[in-house]
Formats: sequence, structure tokens, C-alpha cells
Amino acid sequence: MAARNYGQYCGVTTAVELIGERWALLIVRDLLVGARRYTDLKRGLPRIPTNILAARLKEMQDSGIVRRAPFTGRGPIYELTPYGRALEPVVLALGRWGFAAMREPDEGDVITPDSLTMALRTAFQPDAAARLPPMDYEVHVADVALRVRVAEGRLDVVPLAPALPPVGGDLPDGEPDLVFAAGPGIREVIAGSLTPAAAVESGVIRVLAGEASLLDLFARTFHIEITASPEIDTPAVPA
Amino acid sequence: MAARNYGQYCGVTTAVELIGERWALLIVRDLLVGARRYTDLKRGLPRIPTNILAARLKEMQDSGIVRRAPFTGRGPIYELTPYGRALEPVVLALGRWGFAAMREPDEGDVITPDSLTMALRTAFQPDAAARLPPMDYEVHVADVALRVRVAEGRLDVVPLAPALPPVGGDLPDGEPDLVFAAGPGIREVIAGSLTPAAAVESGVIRVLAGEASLLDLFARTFHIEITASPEIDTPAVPA
DNA sequence: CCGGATCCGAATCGATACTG
DNA sequence: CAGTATCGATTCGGATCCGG
Repeated sequence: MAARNYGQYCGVTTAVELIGERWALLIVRDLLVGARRYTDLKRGLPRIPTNILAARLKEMQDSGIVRRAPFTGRGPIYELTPYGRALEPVVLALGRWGFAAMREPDEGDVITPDSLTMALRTAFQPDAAARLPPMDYEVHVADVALRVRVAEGRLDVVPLAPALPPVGGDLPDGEPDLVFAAGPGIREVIAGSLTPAAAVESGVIRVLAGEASLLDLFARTFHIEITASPEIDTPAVPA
Repeated sequence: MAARNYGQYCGVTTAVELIGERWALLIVRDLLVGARRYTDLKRGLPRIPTNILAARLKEMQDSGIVRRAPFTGRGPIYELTPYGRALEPVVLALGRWGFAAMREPDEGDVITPDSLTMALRTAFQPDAAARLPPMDYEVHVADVALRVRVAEGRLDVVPLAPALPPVGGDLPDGEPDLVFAAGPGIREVIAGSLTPAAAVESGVIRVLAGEASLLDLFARTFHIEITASPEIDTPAVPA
């Protein structure tokens, strides 16, 4: 079955042979947040056919990217191997690049706790966070709610409510400094083309608890600079 | 045709929808080296079906990743848009990750000037290069020959012989400081698990002109640290 | 309910042939 | 040179089924 290779001796080619097939990198994206069971992955990727999920998990185990967690209780739990975790720079780079192409969501598009967690990681600015006071946010986007703790240049995200309790980090104690709900327009705040004040004004962000001025800290901590995007570029020469 | 999306509102998903199909990132890899004509791309990707190449180029033009170069002489020339060039971090991250999974080449695997150029870029260490004296290498791998100039933290690669003359940079004048030919084992030199001296000893590298000791500079300038790889990782728990 | 395996029509890919 | 056209081989998507 592995005859589906590109016939080149090259790192990029090797990489694309290992994780270039449909759904593979999205499974990795979710596993970068934490170990997951088959059903968790399925719920996080609602449109994946069940046979494809099974096939990808098997291929990635054969490739040394994914493994079944040792010390599993009842039923298998999938986690990334160290080599699988080394895909994090790839996924973050892809997320930043894709961010510039995002428009309004299509009808039926979903936001999942894992995808939003990774989105926050792609936008996270450790240097800025290290210079700012520690903060504890509660972020609501669509029907996903996350507890987002930023301290000393480190980012910790924990899902709230309808998700499974996280393996590693528990819920932080105490009340968050700021609770807010945001629509898709928050991407313009992340991009810096909309100030937090303007976002509140226009209803893109609703502050549910805490000082709205703290949104400035959020915007400095989570930022993606858009240096190029589709549409901006000059048109081609016709044939 | 665009109904082939993943149904998520997420940057990673958006990115994979744009450049996740077969061959797309390899076309981008080659275009990152320079603008190319249809036949150049085909020669650089010998196994790509011609209809797929045409389809990918069309899709990527619609997505604002590729365009036909303005001011074209005779026949179209494809180049990356600024947004397409913004894929460079993605391709470099993929190349570094894939590097750790490379083994001996399969029979029939080819090395192309563009793939080797990008491989050098993935391994390039600007900081180390900035601290070392400027160097001018001529590198032969398989039947590809490149002129590789490193100066002040910058890297310039120009193909020799059977490739088309580059658009931007011309051949540097004068003789290279070091000319050498390497086999696939050079990846262990890049990884740091084989010293240049041992590589010369074992025949992995043959010095054709210049001081063999200059290979140490090469190895410090082009390096990929392998922190994880398949096989190293602990085996999974059986079902 | 969890963790898949099986089956089948639809879409894509690969190889080759052909054309302006 | 720069692609289209065609067609068999794979893969994907959607649904169902099954053992624990």
C-alpha cells in the first residue's frame, strides 16, 4: 500500500508521505492538545468517516507518530509519540498561514475545544506574555468555553463544561480576571485590524465579567501578524 | 468541487483545504526556489501526472497562492504570490520534521536541484553562518550540482550545469573554496551523528577540491537537530 | 455506548494518449 | 511547450453492521 510515494529523496516529500493524507494533520492537531480516545477524536472531527479515522490511526502508529497510551484503563487511548509531538511547529505554521485566509464561517462549520485551543496556541506570543501581568481568561466562542491562563510566558488552556476533564492540568482555582464571548470577528482583533474597544462597540466581543480594558492584554498576548493574504495579491496575467 | 472541506472554522483546517491535496506542497516547494514554467515543474516532479499538475496550478491560482508572472516573455511562467511565499515556514518545518524520518533512498528515488536547494534551506543556520567566515561551496549529490554561497548569515544557492539559468542571482565569480560530492549518508553529517572527518574516511563525502577541513564549517552552517524520530519511540500497548 | 470493520457509490488520482 | 481528454485503479465518504 505504501507504493503511493512521490519518488524523491527529500525531507519535505518524506513528511508529506507520512502526514499528507486527508484528515491526518487534523487528528494530529487534536492529539497535540492531549491524548484522546477513538470517540473523542470522532466527536472532535464530526465529518470524518469512521473507517478513515481507523485507517489513519493505524498508519500513524505504523509510522511512529501515534501510539496507544501505556497504562490505559478501559479501552485504548491514543497519544502522540515524541516524534508525533515534533509536528507541533508544522501545525502551528499551518495554522498561522491558514488564519490569513479565513473569512466568515460557512454554514455548518463547527468550532471544537481542541481546534480553539490550538488556535490560541498559534496566536500566542510568549515574549509579550512574559512582559505582561499574569492573566486568567474565560473565553467563549460559539458553544466552546475555555479557561485560558497566561503566566510568565506560558499558556495553559483547559476546556470547560461539556468536554472531558483534562488529563494533565486541572482547573485553576479562583475566578477568572476576564470573561468574554466572541464571534468570528475576533479574528480581526487577533490580526490587529480591530481594536478591542471597537470590537466591544460593534458587538463582536461581549464582556461578561471583569474589566473590558483587560481585552487589550488579551490582544497583545494573542496576535497573528498578517503579512500577506489572498485577494491582496496582484492579479495574474490572463492566458 | 469545493465541497471537499472539513467543516471546521479553524486556521489549520483552512490551510489544509488550500494546500493539503496531493502534490500541492511539492509544487510550492519548487516555486519557493524561483518562478518556473510548466515543463520545469514537470521535470522537477517526474512522477506527477500532467493533468494533476495542471489542476493544482489552476486551484492554487484560484486560491491566490500561485499566479502567472507578469511581463512573461513567451509562454506562461508560474510564481508564488506573496501569500504563497508565506508558506515558506510551513515547508521548512515540514522538511525538518521529515528529515528525521529519512532512511536510505528507495530505488528510483530522485534528487532534483530544487529539492536539494530547499533541503539546504531547511538545514541552514543563519546564526552560525553569521559567526563564520563567508564560504563558497560547490556541492554534488547524485547528479545534482549546486553552487552554495554563504555570507553574513545569508544563503544563496545557484544550480550548475543541466538546470536553467536562475532568474535572480547569477553565478558567483571565482572558484569555490570547497568542492565535494556526497552520498545519502550526508544526512548523518547534517544531523551531527557523523563528523565530517569520519564521512570522508568512510567515503560518504569525497572532497574534489579545497581543504577537507572546511567541511567543518559546512556542517556547522547546515545542521538539523533531531530531537525525536520514529523507531526511537517506545512501542505501543498491544490491543 | 465504545471501538471499530464492512460494504458500496462517488470523487480523486495515475498513466497514457492526444491536441493547438 | 503547455496543457486536455480519457479511462482504469485507488481512495474517500456515508451508512450500516457487529462484538464486547
